Amino acid sequence: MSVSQRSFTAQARRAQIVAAAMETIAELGFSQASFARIAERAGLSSTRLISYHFAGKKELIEQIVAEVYQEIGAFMGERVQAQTSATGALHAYIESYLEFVAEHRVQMKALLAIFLSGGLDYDPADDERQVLSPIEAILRDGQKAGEFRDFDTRVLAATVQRSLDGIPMMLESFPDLDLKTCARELLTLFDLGLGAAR
Amino acid sequence: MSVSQRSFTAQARRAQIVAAAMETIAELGFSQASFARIAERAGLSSTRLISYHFAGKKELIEQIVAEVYQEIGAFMGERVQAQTSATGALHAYIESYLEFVAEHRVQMKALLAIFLSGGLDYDPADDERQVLSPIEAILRDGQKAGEFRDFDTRVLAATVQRSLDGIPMMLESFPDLDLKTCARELLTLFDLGLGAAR
Amino acid sequence: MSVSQRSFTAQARRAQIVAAAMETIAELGFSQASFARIAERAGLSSTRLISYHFAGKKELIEQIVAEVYQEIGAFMGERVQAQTSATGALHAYIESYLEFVAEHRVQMKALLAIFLSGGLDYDPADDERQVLSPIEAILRDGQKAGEFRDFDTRVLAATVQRSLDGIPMMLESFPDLDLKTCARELLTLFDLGLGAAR
Amino acid sequence: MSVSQRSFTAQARRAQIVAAAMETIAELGFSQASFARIAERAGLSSTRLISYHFAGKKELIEQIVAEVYQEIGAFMGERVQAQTSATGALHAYIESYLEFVAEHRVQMKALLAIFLSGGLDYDPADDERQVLSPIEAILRDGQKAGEFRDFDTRVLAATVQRSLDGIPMMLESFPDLDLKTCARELLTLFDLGLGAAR
DNA sequence: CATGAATGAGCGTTCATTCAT
DNA sequence: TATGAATGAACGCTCATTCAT
Repeated sequence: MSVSQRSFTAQARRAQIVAAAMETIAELGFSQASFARIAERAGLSSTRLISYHFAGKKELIEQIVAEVYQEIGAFMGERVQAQTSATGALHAYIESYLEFVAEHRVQMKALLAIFLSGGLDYDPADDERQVLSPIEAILRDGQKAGEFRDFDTRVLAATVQRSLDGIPMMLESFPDLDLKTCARELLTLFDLGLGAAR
Repeated sequence: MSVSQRSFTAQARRAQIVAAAMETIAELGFSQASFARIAERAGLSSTRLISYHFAGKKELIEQIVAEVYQEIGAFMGERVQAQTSATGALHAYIESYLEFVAEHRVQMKALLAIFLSGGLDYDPADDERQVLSPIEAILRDGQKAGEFRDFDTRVLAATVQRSLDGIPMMLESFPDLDLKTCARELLTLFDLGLGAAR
Repeated sequence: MSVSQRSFTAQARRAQIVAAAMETIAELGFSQASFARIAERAGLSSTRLISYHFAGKKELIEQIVAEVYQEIGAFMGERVQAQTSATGALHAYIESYLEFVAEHRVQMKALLAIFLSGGLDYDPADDERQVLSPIEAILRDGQKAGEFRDFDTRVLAATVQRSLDGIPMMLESFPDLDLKTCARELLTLFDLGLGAAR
Repeated sequence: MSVSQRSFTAQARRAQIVAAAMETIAELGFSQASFARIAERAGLSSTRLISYHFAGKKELIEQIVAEVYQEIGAFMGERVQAQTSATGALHAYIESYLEFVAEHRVQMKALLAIFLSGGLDYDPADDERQVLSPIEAILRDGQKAGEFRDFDTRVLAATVQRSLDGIPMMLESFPDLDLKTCARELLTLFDLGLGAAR
């Protein structure tokens, strides 16, 4: 698929609309993010422009999801793959995720709202399996290398991911919370909890 | 307003509507849970009966939340308070939560959908602070008693809770997953990760 | 199915809306007969009232068709069944159809517009088979009784029906046309064209 | 405006668009035949090309009608004018019409859909008067020549035409129907029904 | 305690068309 | 000759809620 299927201006407009949609969803919630409100935030003359550039609301939402996924995947992938040990990879995973989240609050909030709105016909379970697999791979590698003890990699992969997913919400509940503290505590927890017995 | 303000039949109607609303939200998602669909499921002739018994949609939703909270609080409180050690309390907390979740799928799914719909004007952070406080108390007690090592109780209370929150979702992603396995893995993780150094 | 499923007032409203819809379609054409224009003609405060009383536009249209069918069926059936000969039945069929059409211009125009709008998902062929069958029965009876010559009953049933269907349109093209003349000419044509050779 | 006002390429584009519009109307119905769908079928990148080549939707539709009329007129005219008797002309009229219809299903279907859509502001009565006049002329000639009995030429011209118009629809209702049978039955009917008494 | 009727606001979407190259 | 971008209007429909008994 060629990247230049769409003209430059069209791509710019789409990006502008996607950004406005993200902000609207993050700020007002999924159910309040109508085309009208998105258009207003984007400074468009009418909602018609959204319909013009996207096949429907579904496509717009999917584009938001795809964009965030692509960003976070690139950011974390780079950092995780630079590691040589499973322990290092797990640390990099946790730290890079937290770093990304800290710097992309709006995107993460929008993503969360979309996932849990039930508005998509996509299968969240499928998504979960996909998201979990990289951590599970790290954990399995660590077990093979003798870095981690024996445990159910699936359950603990989910536990690691949930611990991270919860951070954005916690940051809102306790705004004075320090991200570095979070990172340190999580690393220690999993070092102790997953590490090979000494 | 005292409970006896409402007649018996009125209370029964309210309970019926709340139950139908829960099922609808759990099955179709929050955004699809209109009065029309709730009334249909409850077998009511018109949505008017919902408006009659509840001040508005907000009150209906709040009633759902309150009911689930009351149930889960009673169930877990009984089991946690029977414990004498912090470690025992944490185990009881985790195990009783998982047990409740397993037996109240619909309620938990509805609750989750409500929390993340953004449709409520209530503060999820406030809720988080409230939910977390019992675990935080357990953790603090354990540190005082020398059962747990030193750590940020707030961050780890959240981590424990998130690990549990994630279980229902994981059960849907991996239907063959065993709840007992989950419980065992989580207990081991937190025993190792939070326990006092030996 | 009980007739009192719907309240009296609701039935009256539905009838009022159906009538307004018929007039609108007859006057402006199917494509121009929006809920807005129908509501305006019916003197309703908003289109919402139409949506309230009908499940959708489809149901409204189907109701129009059903009502006209029921009326015309009752009117013609009574007259045709009173006949004892096939020739008499054919005459009654033609004359009663023309009489009905003359007195129900709006309904017939609306019906025609609906059928040919393509807006219905129903099968016009199916409808044709259904409409044609009573004439075909008359023709077959006439052949058996020796009143009619031998011919393909299907083709000629269609020809009879088409001759009649065309009358409303012709009345619009030539407003000075006399219905009695039409009836006389058609009766003669089919008497000569279908009658047993002498 | 002379035909050579438009360049060759422009004429080709117009023809392509007209063809696509015909097919779209025939297949999806008049109401579904939007510029968007016509452009899609024609393989055009945007509806803009239609607006560019036609002053508006009205002109496009009129062009379709004009084209079909011209085709059918040429085809039938040639065959009818080759006849020397009124009876022969009537036979040629019926037979050539049926032949044309059989070979131009799409065009006839589109034409029918257009006429009965009500979307045109043109007067279908006017059209009727125009279409009927050649048959009426044949019938009048036949009366003068003593080939036909005395009858109202207007009413019977319409009857003949309706009998023919109905054939395409009947072919869809009864796909196993033979066109030759139709032709034979209609010729016999009108020979017997219109012929001079013996 | 219950209900049928009605309502205004808003939804996402589609329409033919125009602007500016 | 062609095209991408943009547009206001209208569409059918759903929403939670209120009125009047």
